[in-house]
Amino acid sequence: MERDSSDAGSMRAAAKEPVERPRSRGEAKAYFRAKLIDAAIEAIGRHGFSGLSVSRLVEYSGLARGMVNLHFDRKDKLLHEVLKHLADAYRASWQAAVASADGPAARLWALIEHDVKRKGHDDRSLIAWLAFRQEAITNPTYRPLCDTREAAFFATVKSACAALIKEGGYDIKPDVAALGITFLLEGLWLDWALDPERYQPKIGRAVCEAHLAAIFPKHFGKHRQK
Amino acid sequence: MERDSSDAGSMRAAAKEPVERPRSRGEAKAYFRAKLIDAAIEAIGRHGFSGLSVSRLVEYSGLARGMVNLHFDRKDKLLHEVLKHLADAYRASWQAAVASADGPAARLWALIEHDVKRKGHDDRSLIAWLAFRQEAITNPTYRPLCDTREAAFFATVKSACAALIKEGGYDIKPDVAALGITFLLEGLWLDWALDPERYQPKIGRAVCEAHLAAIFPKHFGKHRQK
DNA sequence: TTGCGTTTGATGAATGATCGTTCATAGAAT
DNA sequence: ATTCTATGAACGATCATTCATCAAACGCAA
Repeated sequence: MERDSSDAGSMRAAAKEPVERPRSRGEAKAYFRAKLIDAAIEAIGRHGFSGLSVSRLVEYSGLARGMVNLHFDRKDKLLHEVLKHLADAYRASWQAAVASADGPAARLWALIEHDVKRKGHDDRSLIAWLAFRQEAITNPTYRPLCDTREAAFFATVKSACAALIKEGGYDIKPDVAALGITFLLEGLWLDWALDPERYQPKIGRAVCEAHLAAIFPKHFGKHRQK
Repeated sequence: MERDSSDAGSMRAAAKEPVERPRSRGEAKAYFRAKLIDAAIEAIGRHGFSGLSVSRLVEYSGLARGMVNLHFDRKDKLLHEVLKHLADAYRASWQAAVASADGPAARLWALIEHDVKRKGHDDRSLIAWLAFRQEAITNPTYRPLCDTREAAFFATVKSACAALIKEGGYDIKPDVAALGITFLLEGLWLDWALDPERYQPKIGRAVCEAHLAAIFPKHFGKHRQK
């Protein structure tokens, strides 16, 4: 029933202790909460959602057993905080990527390039994020936080598509175009997660490029203007 | 930590007992194995991978507690059999869909239509399949059986793409085209799983249609010949 | 066929491990 | 001196698995 794991785990906890524990009470609270959230991401990333136990949290965080309940009341609530943390981090990451791009075509490409390269994402976080999204299927309380068509993200893609369609006079509905791009990225993530060794950003990028060039030829075609 | 579930479960087990238990020994074995596999799919589909316990198997199958170990030795081995069952069923299903189509374009569309409509798949099986594929990320023993680029499926898509590219003289590599389609279907599945109420085959089909029309315009374009 | 000893399958109470959670205690910050 | 945080042993629940016990299917003789 159990996965491999090979290394002790406590090693890791000991290894990443560059920041000393704060002395004052207010700061310590945030410090410990962050530490537990990190440990949870690490544990889920390594052993999957079902592999996350309090014992594992203790192992990876190096903290005492009671800390989970002291700072989060229930393990369940910690998990929701973890998901919120992941969602926030992802949103901040892609929004930063989009912010530094001008025009709908550039914004759209920045979004895709961001996902293809997985900028601002460490591997564990990504796998944990996927695990939560899977869990959301049978546990609806996670759904709002990790929907495939997460409001802000999808709205950004859709508005960029709408602008391009208007500019280029393409015969496609913004909804359909945006969903296509979203689904494509979805598959990209999963393909990477299932076999990170095999996955190559170059190929992922080529797939997205081909898709965009096909539906928005004037903006992304091989011999596009500008 | 625990999900809802509302209904008793034992109800279900009692409900679907149209086939009487075989009396002869040889047949009984297959009968019980199938029953446990069904119960496992049901349990995973309802409560996720982490929600599958032997107790739950007993609840959904109506069989005795020892049956899992009697027929599959370990729960772990049962799970691998379940995955094999799901993989076989899916392969048989899409291959049947492809078999009744002539030419690469028709074959490709049959494949997509099959996934869009989710023919031959009950919902529980699909969710269970997704759960296994997620689990494969952290438990590599599941990987060969549920790879996104599962050999036979991907090869079929790729060869169809290659034929279309040759026919139409499209400027895209078969690999890239096939991956794009695969990723698209991936996203489709997840979108459905996360919110079956919201998902509409019509929209899923439209997204795929738009993609195909964009990359293979001569075969799938709005005003295509034939 | 019928009856009977043997073999095999099915059962579920019992087991030890691990789960998430509690709480009395110790210690540090205020 | 007081207040609050951190600790980890202990708890009951549940986990997967075992195995003694029972029952039914089987092979064979009559």
